[in-house]
Amino acid sequence: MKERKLTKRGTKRREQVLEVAARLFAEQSYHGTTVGDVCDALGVGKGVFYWYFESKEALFSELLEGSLLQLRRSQEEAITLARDPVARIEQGIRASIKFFDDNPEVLSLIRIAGRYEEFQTLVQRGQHIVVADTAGHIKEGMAAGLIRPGDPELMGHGILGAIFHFVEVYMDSTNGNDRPQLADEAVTFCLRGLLEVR
Amino acid sequence: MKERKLTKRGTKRREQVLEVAARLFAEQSYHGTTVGDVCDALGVGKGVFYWYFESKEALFSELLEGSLLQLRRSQEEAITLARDPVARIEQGIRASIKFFDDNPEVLSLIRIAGRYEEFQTLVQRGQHIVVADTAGHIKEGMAAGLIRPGDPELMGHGILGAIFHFVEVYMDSTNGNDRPQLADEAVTFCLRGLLEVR
Amino acid sequence: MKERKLTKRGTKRREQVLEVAARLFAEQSYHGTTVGDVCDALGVGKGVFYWYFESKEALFSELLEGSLLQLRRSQEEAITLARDPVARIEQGIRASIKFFDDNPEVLSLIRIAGRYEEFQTLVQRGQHIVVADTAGHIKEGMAAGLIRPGDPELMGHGILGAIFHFVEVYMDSTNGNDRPQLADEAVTFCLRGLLEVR
Amino acid sequence: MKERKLTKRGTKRREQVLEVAARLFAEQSYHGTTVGDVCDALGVGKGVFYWYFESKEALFSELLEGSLLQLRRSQEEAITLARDPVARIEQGIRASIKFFDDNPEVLSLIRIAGRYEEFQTLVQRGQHIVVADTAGHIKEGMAAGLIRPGDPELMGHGILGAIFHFVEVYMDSTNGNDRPQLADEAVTFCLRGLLEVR
DNA sequence: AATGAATGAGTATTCATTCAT
DNA sequence: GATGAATGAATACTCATTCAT
Repeated sequence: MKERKLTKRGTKRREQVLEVAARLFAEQSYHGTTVGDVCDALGVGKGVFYWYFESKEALFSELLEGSLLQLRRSQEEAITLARDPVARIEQGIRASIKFFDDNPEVLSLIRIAGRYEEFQTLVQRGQHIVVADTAGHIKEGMAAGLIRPGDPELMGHGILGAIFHFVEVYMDSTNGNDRPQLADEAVTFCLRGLLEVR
Repeated sequence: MKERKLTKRGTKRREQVLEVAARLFAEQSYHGTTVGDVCDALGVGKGVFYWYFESKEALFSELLEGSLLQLRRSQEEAITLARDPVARIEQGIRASIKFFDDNPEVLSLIRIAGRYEEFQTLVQRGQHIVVADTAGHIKEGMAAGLIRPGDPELMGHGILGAIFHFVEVYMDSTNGNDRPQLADEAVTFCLRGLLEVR
Repeated sequence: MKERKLTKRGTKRREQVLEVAARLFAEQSYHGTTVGDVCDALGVGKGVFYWYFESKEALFSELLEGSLLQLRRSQEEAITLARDPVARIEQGIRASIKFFDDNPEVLSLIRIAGRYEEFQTLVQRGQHIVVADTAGHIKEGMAAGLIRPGDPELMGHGILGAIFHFVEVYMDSTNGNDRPQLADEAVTFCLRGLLEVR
Repeated sequence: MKERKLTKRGTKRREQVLEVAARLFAEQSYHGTTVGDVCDALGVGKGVFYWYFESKEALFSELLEGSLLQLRRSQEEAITLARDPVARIEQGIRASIKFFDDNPEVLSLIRIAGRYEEFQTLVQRGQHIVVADTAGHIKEGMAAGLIRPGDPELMGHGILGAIFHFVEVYMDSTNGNDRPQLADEAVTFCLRGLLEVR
């Protein structure tokens, strides 16, 4: 597809498509959402879709990349405030949970992407970045004697997995008002595990 | 579907179909695997599939339910040996990791199922059972002063999420020889978190 | 198919198949009834069907021909008693209605057959015989000055059509106790039409 | 199905599909005509069919309902001219025969529909309306002393059945030039029956 | 920019029939 | 005689994508 130069109106349209598509993908999964669904929801013909996007896959990729980027940004922002590596990890966890709470469709998008080979690379790359980040903090923490020895990468994955699962459960079951408690629990679980202080 | 009386040959065929389908689903996802693929892989006509299974969906469900049952069983087995609730949690974690290591396609199956509305109930039910189980041990641990106070359900989910993520990463990247280390790390992460002993 | 020499047991089986098939065809139409349905209803394997019948089509044809033959016979029987041609027509009508009342599935069979090219010849042949028969009586009646002039064939078809429709309506709506009235009405309609005696 | 806004071209296509389908159904029955047949006959892809119709069944229903409506209209038109109830019945009969003569595929459609459970309701409803109409005229005729006493509904069914049968026989066997005679015979049969004036 | 129309390969599923045991 | 297993062509329907206007 040739790069289109979009008018102001065109840019708006493009964003409408992204928005609607994100919602539908989150509600009905990737294969469950047809290009027709997206166009119908917008009340436009199918030509519109292919005017702005090369393919359904390209649209989804763009959506996913954008979401991951946003997530990453909100984590970075939260971290800058804390100097202590453990505090940075904590703030990262809290920021992630808040982000998923504010942008619930992103969670769906990531979950969906994880299932389709076409998008796994994208997700894995995103995960990798987050884990590497976290692992960095963990290493610092180890060096400072704050964090027990272990494989920092694996620990990073543990955090990521726990958060995802926490958030998923929490999004399904609650109506948004016990968010702080969830974040506290997540932080405690990741930092201190299950055991009573010894 | 009419319950079929299967001969020895029939029982064998049925199992072949299950086996091949499990492999293909794991390799190519649910929608990515066609009934035709399964039959071709077995070198039989399409009728064979529908002789033994009511539908593609029914086959997948059966596969999934069987897998979850097996997983559950291996956990239960492992647990009976340990009397202390914390030990039971540890053994459960180790058993799960070993199970996914021995039956890698089960992980794929579960992941796939999580994406399709048709199967989510099944997965959620399975998860629920595991989490409830774990939460029980956690409660006992709390009562015994071994485990810090908190919401046992949430903690259970944290464990499940961490394990899944560990396993997934580990299955993709390693070739099976650092399994023990992974289990150790998982156990430590879940029980003691990241922090240095305080 | 080679002509089979059937044992006593075999003959019985064959008749069971015919019987069950007739019922199912009447209930679910021709295409709506599968060979599998027939076998399942009998609790036998599919081989049985093809042991006794060359094909589904052949079975249906046999069923239909048998039914038409029976119908014809019951008409002939009824007629022998009446000498007057008008009385013969009347008895024929009454016999037909009684026959369909006693063998409701035959009506279905005929209706079904009428829709499928494969069987239309058979039905038409059957109809033709009945109409020709009736037309014969009508001609005699005309010669005797009992019946108004007209095309005997067309009149015969009128009778047949009216009866079929009467019976069909009657089979659907009533529970079998106003049969005599129906026959009376049919006879009157066919013989005297709608008009008041002039 | 989403209501489609059709352009002039689209409206035309839609009608082409209806037309071709009507012809093929009449020639090959419902199950005997595949969606592919219809599309091939038009020289278009299968998508076209599903662009304009929700399903094969929906198309057939639309065809049938339209046909029955037309039939009904032509009957009503014919009737308005005649004031005497017997004349109204006569005109109704003549109009029906003319209609089937002008639109032979309608007869096929009705016959076909009668065989498939999916469409029986539609046909029965149509029949019911016609019979009720006729029964109304019959009742008036009885009140006026023009028609002999009897069950008006049954008489109505007799007329309908006779006409259908007349028409069916006539469509198969003749080449269209003895139409008037057929109508005369039908009218006479229904009004005066077979017997000589007494 | 946008629309409705058209494409056509692909999917799950059915079923009459045949076959090995 | 009878069974369960196997075949495979056929069917309705879907949907990402392209095209004419």
